[in-house]
Amino acid sequence: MSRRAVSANGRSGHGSQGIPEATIARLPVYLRVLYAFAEQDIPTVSSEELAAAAGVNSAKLRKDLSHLGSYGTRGVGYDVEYLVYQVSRELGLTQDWPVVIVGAGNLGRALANYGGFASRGFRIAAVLDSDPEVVGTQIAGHGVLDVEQMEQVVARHRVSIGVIATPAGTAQAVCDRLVATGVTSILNFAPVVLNVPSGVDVRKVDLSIELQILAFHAQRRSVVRVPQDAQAVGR
Amino acid sequence: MSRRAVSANGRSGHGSQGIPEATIARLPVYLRVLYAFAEQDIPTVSSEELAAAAGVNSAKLRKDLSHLGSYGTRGVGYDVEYLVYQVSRELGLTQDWPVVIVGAGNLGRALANYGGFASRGFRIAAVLDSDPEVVGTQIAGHGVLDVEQMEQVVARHRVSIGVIATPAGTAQAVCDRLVATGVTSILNFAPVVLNVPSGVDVRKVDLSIELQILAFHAQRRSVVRVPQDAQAVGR
DNA sequence: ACGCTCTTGTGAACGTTTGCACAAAGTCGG
DNA sequence: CCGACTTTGTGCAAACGTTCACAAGAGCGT
Ligand SMILES: NC(=O)c1ccc[n+]([C@@H]2O[C@H](COP(=O)([O-])OP(=O)(O)OC[C@H]3O[C@@H](n4cnc5c(N)ncnc54)[C@H](O)[C@@H]3O)[C@@H](O)[C@H]2O)c1
Ligand SMILES: NC(=O)c1ccc[n+]([C@@H]2O[C@H](COP(=O)([O-])OP(=O)(O)OC[C@H]3O[C@@H](n4cnc5c(N)ncnc54)[C@H](O)[C@@H]3O)[C@@H](O)[C@H]2O)c1
Repeated sequence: MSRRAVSANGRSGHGSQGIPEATIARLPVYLRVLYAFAEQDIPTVSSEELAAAAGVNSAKLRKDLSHLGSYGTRGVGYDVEYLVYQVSRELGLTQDWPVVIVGAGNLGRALANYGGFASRGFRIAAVLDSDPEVVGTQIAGHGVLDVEQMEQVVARHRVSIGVIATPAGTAQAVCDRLVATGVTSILNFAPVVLNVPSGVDVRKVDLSIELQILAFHAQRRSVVRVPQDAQAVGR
Repeated sequence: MSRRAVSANGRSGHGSQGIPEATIARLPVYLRVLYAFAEQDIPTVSSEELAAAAGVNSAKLRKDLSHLGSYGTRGVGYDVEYLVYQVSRELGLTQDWPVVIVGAGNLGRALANYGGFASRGFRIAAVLDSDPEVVGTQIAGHGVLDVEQMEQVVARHRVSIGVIATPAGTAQAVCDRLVATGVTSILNFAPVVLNVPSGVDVRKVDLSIELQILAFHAQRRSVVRVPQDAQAVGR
């Protein structure tokens, strides 16, 4: 991404333009940890404490937060409540994001039942399926609608985020249809590489890939043969 | 990406050492695409074709594969079957990986029912839960065992991979116990940062984080794209 | 055998991310 | 108001990752 543009920013206004992708991916973790501190009525945290709770290096955390602006107080730390607000705002969580889930199988049902889903501004607008046996059943307080109603649901609720939890074989078709109806952010659980036009954002969650990565490291460990716990390289 | 607590620089003479983490994360994708080619009885693929199917740049793909060795033929491409074998071997998929799933709730059941699970060398050794109501029920051909039997199950099946699908509150305790029984690879679905000793590899899958990243980009798009509406971005 | 075509494998340039180290900026007790 | 102390914010260098671009190698037709 091109940062480095003339920083003719009208002062501290770090626009949401130049935040590194790696930082974005960590902000939700910080946010979660911040909520935990807030629940314990802790008013301020240092970068060291926050970083420890989030499992990252404190310099990295400070640099990450510095991209949002200068919200800390030297000698003191960060105000938890204020930082929660700033991070939320940066991530776009101060608004409501209606989500449509396509595929009400094992995974789709688990997702719909997932409490943490609705907790942070994400609201299930509808759960869709194509199976007549499934359509009409009740899941987590939502009646499963026919996938044929996708266009209406997306339009009526102004859905911009779609979750694909259908079998791999139909995922691309579902994706195309979501895109055609105006959905521009897609979270894909099916084990396929989705093809989308530019301007559409796809993220994938893939259990199988994660397991394979774990297997690689597990194998390496066993092959390399650690005689005793000599290699203390831990991050 | 989650932490990798194993050797930051484990190259000490062994040939195929030092494969970049980013490459490892892509190998499973290549493998999946390769299987798709194999099923169509396509004997060879060029890096260009493979890369397109995997959704990456072809130079990147070639460099990734070059880390495993020189398995292509100039002017021709890669032999699909041979490459499947080489990638599988590199990932450690030529052996069987018994997996224990802890937590037989909505998500745990979906995972246990997931077909693609067993398909690539991963075998569910047991599904564990602590709820007496759940223990004893049948899920995907597995009787749910009491979590108290973790030690026996792990020992008997030589489990080295554990999947945590319990509520966030108990995830750390479950993790500690898994580690104590000798599990060194953990896939965590609970929305918490797990603390593990070095030598243990943790990866996390976090729906909520993925949604928040999507929300960030969606917000950016909508802010950037609407010229007439309020530009309340830079305060 | 030769030249043509195709495609790999990789050196080098470029971009991104990380972590250190420290000045700057704040708090606090006296 | 000062000096001791704490902690942020960031310049910088190194590590890591991506992409370009092309020489070298392989197959094929003649
Ligand atoms: N279950 C898991 O833990 C898990 C893990 C990783 C990945 N996945 C992937 O997630 C996807 C769903 O898994 P699952 O276990 O829920 O499968 P499932 O078969 O239980 O459910 C799939 C559902 O999608 C519906 N469907 C099929 N085609 C459709 C279409 N065109 N439009 C709308 N709905 C349609 C089916 O009727 C069914 O209800 C699969 O691609 C699977 O590989 C699942
Ligand atoms: N369901 C989803 O789609 C989803 C998505 C993302 C993350 N998650 C996370 O995955 C986890 C599980 O979600 P879920 O929807 O399946 O929850 P759930 O409440 O349906 O299931 C949790 C299960 O864990 C069992 N359990 C609790 N403590 C245990 C212990 N100490 N040992 C063994 N088992 C124990 C419970 O008895 C229950 O059966 C949660 O942390 C959730 O935040 C779920």
